[in-house]
Amino acid sequence: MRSEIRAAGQEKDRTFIETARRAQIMAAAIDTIAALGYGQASLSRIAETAGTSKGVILYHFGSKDDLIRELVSELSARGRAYLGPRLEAEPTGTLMLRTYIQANLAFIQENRNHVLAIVEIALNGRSADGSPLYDMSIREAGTVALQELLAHFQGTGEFRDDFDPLVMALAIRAALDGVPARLARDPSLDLDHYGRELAGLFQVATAHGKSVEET
Amino acid sequence: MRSEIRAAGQEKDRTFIETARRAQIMAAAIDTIAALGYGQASLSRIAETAGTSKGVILYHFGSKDDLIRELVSELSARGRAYLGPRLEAEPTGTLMLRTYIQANLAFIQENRNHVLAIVEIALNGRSADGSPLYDMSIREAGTVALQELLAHFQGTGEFRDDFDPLVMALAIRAALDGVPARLARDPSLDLDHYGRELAGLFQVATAHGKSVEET
Amino acid sequence: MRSEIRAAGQEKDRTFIETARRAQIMAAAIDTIAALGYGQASLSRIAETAGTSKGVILYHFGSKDDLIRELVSELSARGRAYLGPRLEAEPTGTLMLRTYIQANLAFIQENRNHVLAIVEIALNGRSADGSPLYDMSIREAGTVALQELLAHFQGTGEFRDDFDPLVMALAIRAALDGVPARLARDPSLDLDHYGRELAGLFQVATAHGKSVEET
Amino acid sequence: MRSEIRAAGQEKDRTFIETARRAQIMAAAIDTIAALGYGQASLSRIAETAGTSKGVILYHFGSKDDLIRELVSELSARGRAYLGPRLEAEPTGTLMLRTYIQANLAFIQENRNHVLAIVEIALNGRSADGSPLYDMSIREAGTVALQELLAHFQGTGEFRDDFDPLVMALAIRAALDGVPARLARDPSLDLDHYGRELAGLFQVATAHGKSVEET
DNA sequence: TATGAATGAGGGTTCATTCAT
DNA sequence: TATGAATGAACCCTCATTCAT
Repeated sequence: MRSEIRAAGQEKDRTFIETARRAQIMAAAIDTIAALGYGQASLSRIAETAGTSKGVILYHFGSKDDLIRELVSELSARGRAYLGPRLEAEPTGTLMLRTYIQANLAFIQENRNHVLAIVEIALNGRSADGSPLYDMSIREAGTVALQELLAHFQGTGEFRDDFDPLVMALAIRAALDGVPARLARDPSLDLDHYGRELAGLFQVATAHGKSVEET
Repeated sequence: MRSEIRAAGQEKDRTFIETARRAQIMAAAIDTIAALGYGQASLSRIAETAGTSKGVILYHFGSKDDLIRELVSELSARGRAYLGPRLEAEPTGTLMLRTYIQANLAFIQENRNHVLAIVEIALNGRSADGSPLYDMSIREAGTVALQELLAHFQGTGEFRDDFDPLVMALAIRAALDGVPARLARDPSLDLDHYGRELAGLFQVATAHGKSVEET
Repeated sequence: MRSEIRAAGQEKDRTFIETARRAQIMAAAIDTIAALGYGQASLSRIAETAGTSKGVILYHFGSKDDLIRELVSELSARGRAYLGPRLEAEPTGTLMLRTYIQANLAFIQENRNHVLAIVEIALNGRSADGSPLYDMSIREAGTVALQELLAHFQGTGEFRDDFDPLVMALAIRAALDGVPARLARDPSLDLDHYGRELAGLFQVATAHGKSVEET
Repeated sequence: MRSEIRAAGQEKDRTFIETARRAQIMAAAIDTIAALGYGQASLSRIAETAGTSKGVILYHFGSKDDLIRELVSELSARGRAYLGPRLEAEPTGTLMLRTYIQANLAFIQENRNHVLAIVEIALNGRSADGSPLYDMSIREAGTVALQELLAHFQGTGEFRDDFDPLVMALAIRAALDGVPARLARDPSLDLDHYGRELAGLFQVATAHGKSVEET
């Protein structure tokens, strides 16, 4: 059995066949969780989707919890890799905010099932002792980073300074985090349009203009 | 066995003692789900909280799924009863929007555990065949009503008309729906402040002023 | 489910039928462990012997470990109740020692399978975390009591005082503890004869007479 | 696959490296069984201790049962080689008995883990069909040899002839066989003292002197 | 000679539910 | 009206073993 915990980046030496199997199993897990929800995604069901048996999964991942944790860490790594460069490329706060929203949605669109699965895990996944399988601090960190971004451009004067950057950050994240579930219910949702509208909404909300009291 | 589904208002003929038992069990279910999450809230655990046995619960509610559905419909009825009058009392769109947001948060604050439980159910509760236990159309209806409210005041000219009322409605609902979970994680969250900020945010976002292109 | 831990003597209020079932299951467990050894005595195997299913056993005992612990505590209570009065009735140290040995063997003979099962448990039974299921302090207490008995009659001058009462106690206990296993291998073992011989052996070993140096 | 059972002395033709591997694995098995008990000593756990994989063990020993049997036969050969010469060197029955007891204890002390492991195996090791892995005839043979020794010196008149040599032999063996387990529980046990006392005990028990009736 | 991969039976346990009382 | 008893499926996981390389 393999799959010990290891520092990010330290790709353990894995056989070609093992890498393939792991990918196959992870894909099956993603699809199963996305389709049935975390609670219904038992090892047997995942194995069935993957066309193998529970034994194989446990051989490669050691335990169900480990498999789940792999899914989470893989996606969050992918997410950071996707978002970071795009954000840094933007010159102004307004553009960064717009990119933040639209890139998040693009990432969701490109990783629908995986994102949906992670949302399921975040909300339902608990190990036997009751501790969450999804490290909430990951999301927390994202919110804090966004909050700091907003605060920074309040400081530079680009954003109006009479809003609480934490509440604004929470509202933005909530609007984004609600998308995967909605997308699952309504696959025809036009994410491009949604993204443009959302970006516009928060651009207006953060930009200078008439203050709240004046409206 | 009793407890068939029935239209709201049609209080079935129930013994006083039965009504009491049902209330007691529902309260236990709410607390258990709020505390441990839906996945960990087994009938035994709920029975333990209620100080009874699984048998009693099943006698009164027929099945676990029915118990859960009762919780949902009870809270949504309470929610509508709470929100409706407060909304109708407001003269302008701007005030209605503010009241909508703040009344929602007030309701959450007054029904913390119940709301938290329903959120757990909405996100995790599925019956054996994988179908959701939470009737999404309830929430959908709420979103649509909000969307129509927004559209109405776009028509009257009170709101700017260059935003998509559906996306705005979704953003508002998302900001509200994310609160219970956050409140569970951080009980010291100041909902009054959050409500005022959020109301301000969406007031700015909906009000006339510089258009998106101009900012 | 019942069977919480409770202080000795506090016979929990049990239905007639539950008491019967518990007895039946415990008997099946004893026979299975005695026949196949602790390691092979799985819940299914015990259930098979009892003519029920694993579910029933777990319903009545909560867990396998609890069932095992019941077996142990029941027998050790029976053992104390058997031995105590017989020992107290004896006037001299020599007679007490003889009675100790022969009563132990009589108890073994009357509770063959149960004793054999407990020996298996004592040697093999460990819970999931590796901690022994058999509280060694029980046996330890027996050895210490025997040691003190020997020391007491060294003090009164009835026994020779040039032997270590601990080692003597260990030797006596070892000779007794080895019997169940041997009995299992050779059911025709004449325990009366064995008891008489053993009592004689340790009578000579403890009695005054030529000292070790003189022999 | 190699490692068929073979008569003692017939050292199969083995590569140097194979011999080393086998020794390494057997050492790991001994340590694991001694530390965790037979029931917890799975192949994986042994492999882990040895720093290899299950596959290697099975390659060298064919099956887990065969590995276990090797451990047993190796130690019993060592035991015989240790005890035999020491016994034959003694001129009288009394000295032989004393040496028998003390040499056994010395051997235990020098081979703690191995002896402990074999005791675990003897008591717990069963193959899948429930049959013991430890060939009881080995121990039986030892007991019989001791019994014959005692009977022999009853014949020569050196020992009193009014004890049953089988029971005496069983008592001696029991006192010795109980030591490893006790040693594991209480590593500070003084085996020298224990040996001297035990030898004295059985010297008195076997020597001429007052008969049982007279004491 | 060695090992990584897979297998399948069996382990103990939790669960919602049914049934007789 | 209530409950204790039982059921059986499903859960995750460990195990010794087999197989192909």
